Amino acid sequence: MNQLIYSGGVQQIHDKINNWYLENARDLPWRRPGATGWEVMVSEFMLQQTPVVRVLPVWEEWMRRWPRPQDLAAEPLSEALKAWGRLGYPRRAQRLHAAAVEITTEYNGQVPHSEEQLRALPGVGDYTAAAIACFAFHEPTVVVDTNIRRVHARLFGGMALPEQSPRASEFARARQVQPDDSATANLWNISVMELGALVCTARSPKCEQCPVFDDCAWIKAGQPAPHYTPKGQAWKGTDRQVRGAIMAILREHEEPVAEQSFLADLAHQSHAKYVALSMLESPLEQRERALAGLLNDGLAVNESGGIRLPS
DNA sequence: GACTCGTGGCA
DNA sequence: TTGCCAAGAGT
Repeated sequence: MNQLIYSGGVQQIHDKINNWYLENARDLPWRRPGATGWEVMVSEFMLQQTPVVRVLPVWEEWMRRWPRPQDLAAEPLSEALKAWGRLGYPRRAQRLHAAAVEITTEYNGQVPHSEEQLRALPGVGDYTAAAIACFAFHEPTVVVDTNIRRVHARLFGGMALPEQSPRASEFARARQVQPDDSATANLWNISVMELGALVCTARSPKCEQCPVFDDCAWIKAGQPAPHYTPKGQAWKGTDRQVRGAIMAILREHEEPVAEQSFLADLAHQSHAKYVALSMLESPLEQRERALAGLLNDGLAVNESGGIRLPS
């Protein structure tokens, strides 16, 4: 990597990847020139751990209903959770709603431009703060997401995959390979991310389409295999599965659902994607634990009439 | 640092 | 069919 940087080869890599982006980027609504900070922010929340194709229709609906932060802030949390639908990780909707309230009260309805102020909002971590500042407000931040980490690991590091958890050295490297010019750095962030999403993918990278094939340290090293095997995300029989089933029921009911019939409904719901809860070892115990978790997280409330979404 | 937290498509 | 994985954040 250092050899590339000091020899000036990095600038050619900037040009190759940025030009590739200008020719091959997807046309996404939150990337259009006039996109507002709020439009970018909502897209970033929805895109956390979620593919673009599933985000698109939900994002369109959210922007139609709530074109400004104060529009969402004026709604009860239950509306945000219902409109979130089956995107997954509903706590993102909860935090996005909370962030909209904070933007309304603390920033007069304007999404802050600075990375530091963005970072302080609920649900906004290092990545999302850098991404909003870069994509919406053209700040030359250092954006590091899973795509960028993978491209850097291969192109500069000669590795098949990045480390399992981000290291400080990765952020240092990302900063080092960043173009000096502000506008070029801005384009570089989205270009590397898009390259990782479309070409330098995790499983079967399309190296024959890659604009920096000739520069890639991983290719030069003979495409060595990963030095670890990622451990899969368990799903069947987990609390997460049951939490998802509970939220699916609550989204469909305006009135509180009595805990008794609620648990029965949960056991018999026919949604094809859920494994029959009778298969679980301790179904009742697990349902109760999952429900307790949701109540504790503020994603559901228990009132006299039963369980419902929080208002 | 290791875990938890949803969902659906695809190799 | 089943496991991997997708623009992470919070604890």
